[in-house]
Amino acid sequence: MAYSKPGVTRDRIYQFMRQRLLNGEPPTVREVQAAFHMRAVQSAKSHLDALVREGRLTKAPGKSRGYRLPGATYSNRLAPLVGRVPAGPFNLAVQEIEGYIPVQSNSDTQTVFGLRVSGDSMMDAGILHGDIVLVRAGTEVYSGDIVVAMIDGETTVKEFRRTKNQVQLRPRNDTYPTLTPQPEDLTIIGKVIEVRRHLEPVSLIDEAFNG
Amino acid sequence: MAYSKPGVTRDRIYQFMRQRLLNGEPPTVREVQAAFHMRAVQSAKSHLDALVREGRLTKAPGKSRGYRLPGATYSNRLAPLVGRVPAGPFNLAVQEIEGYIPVQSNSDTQTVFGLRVSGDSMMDAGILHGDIVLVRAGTEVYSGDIVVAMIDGETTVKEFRRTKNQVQLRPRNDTYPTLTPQPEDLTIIGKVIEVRRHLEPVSLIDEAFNG
DNA sequence: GTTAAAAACATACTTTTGTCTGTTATCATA
DNA sequence: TATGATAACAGACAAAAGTATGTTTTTAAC
Repeated sequence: MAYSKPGVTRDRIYQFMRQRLLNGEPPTVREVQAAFHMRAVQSAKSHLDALVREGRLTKAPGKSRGYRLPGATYSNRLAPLVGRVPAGPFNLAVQEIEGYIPVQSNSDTQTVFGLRVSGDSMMDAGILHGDIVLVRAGTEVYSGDIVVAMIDGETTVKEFRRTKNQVQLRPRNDTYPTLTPQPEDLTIIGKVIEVRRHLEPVSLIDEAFNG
Repeated sequence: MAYSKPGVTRDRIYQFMRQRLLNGEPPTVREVQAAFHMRAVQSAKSHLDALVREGRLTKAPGKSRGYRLPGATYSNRLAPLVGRVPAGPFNLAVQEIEGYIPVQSNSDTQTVFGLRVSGDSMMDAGILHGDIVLVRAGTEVYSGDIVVAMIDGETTVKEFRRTKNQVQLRPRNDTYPTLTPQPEDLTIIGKVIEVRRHLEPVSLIDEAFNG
C-alpha cells in the first residue's frame, strides 16, 4: 500500500481490529494485510505488534486470531429470563424460560437468572414496573439487600431487613406497607445483583438456543 | 473421553461452542478436543461437522476458528463503556474506554456505547447516580426519548422535548430546571436504549486474558 | 541536504490448525 | 446376541497462520 504519515495507518488498523473483535470475528495477520492491500505480511504484523506494545491491543502469542481488546470481559454468560419463579424446590424448568440475557458475573452463572418485575413497590430504589432484575439464587442475604422472596407462593421484590426477632420485607414506595411474614411462610429466593430496563424493544429470544 | 449416549456429547459441545462464540472467542477443533478430554482430533471434528449438518452451527471451510452461530435474530456483542463522552467529532479514543459490556442490539454495535451517569436529575425516571446507560449514537430522537446531549462541552442525560420553536431538555427531578439550549450550543449524542444498575460490584475489565 | 525513525516490502521458516483415511468401542433396538 | 448407528481413537498430511531476518522507501526534524 502507499506510504502514510506515521500513526495514520496504525489508527486505521486499530479501528479495523476493534470492529472485528467487537463482532466476535478476530482477524488473522494476513486478513489485516489483505484488508489494507499490503504486499507483505510483516507490514500488518509490525503495526499489530506496535498496537500491542502501546497497550491498545492484547494478544495470545502463537495462537491464530489471538488479538483481543484489552479490558474486554471474557466471562460473559447467558442467564435465563424466567416469567415467574416456580414454587417448590428451586429449579428452572425449561417451560418457564422466556429467553436469555447476557450477563457478567463473578459468581457461577448457573445460579443467576433474570426476572421481570411487576408493580412499582420498589420505585424509589429505581426499580420500575417491567424492569428486569438479575438474581443470584441461594446466596446469603443481609439487611439492606434487595431480594426476591416468595411469600405463600407469591414472588416479590423487596428490601430485606433483619431485626431482633423478625424479618422485614420493605417496599421502597411510601404507598406500600412493610411486610413481616412468619418464617415458615417465607422463602428467600436470592439477591438482586443488577437491574436492567430496556427503553427500546429487544428480542431476548434466540430460537437457535436449544439447551 | 468416556463413551456417552448418542447426542449427549453433541449437546455439550454445542453449549461450549455457543459460550465461546458469544464471548468472541471462536475455538479451534483442537481446543474443543482438549476441553472434552478427547484423545483424537477427529472425535471433536465429527461432532462439529454434525452440528453444522444439523444447522446448529455454520463454518468457514479451511479457515481457522471458523465456526459461527447461524443467523442470530439479534447480535450479542460487546459495547465499550466510556467514562465521559469526548468533545468534538464523535470517536471513541482508547483512553476513554473503561471496559466492555455485553449488549443485545438489533442495530450495529459500532454505534452503541455505555456511559456512566452522574447526578440524580433523572431520578424519577429510575435512572440513578452511577447507573450505566446504553446509548445508540447518531439516531434521530423524538419527543419523550431519553437522550445523551452535549451542551457547551458538558455531557448530560435528559428527556428530549421538541416544541414549536425550541428544544427542551427536561430533567426528571423536580429540583432541577428544564434546559432550553440554543441550537448551536447543543449536540444530541444519541438515544438511551437501556439502563443498567449493578447492586454488586462486577469487574468490567478482565486482566486474566492471556490466551 | 542529512539523518533517524517509521512505513512498507520480500522471502523464508515454524507452528498451529483443518482435514483425511481407517479402526475400535459402545449404544440402541430388535 | 446380532446389527446398524453413533462415539471415540490413531496417525498422517496439507493448508492456514504466526514469526523472523533483512532491505527499500518515505516521512519528520534538524
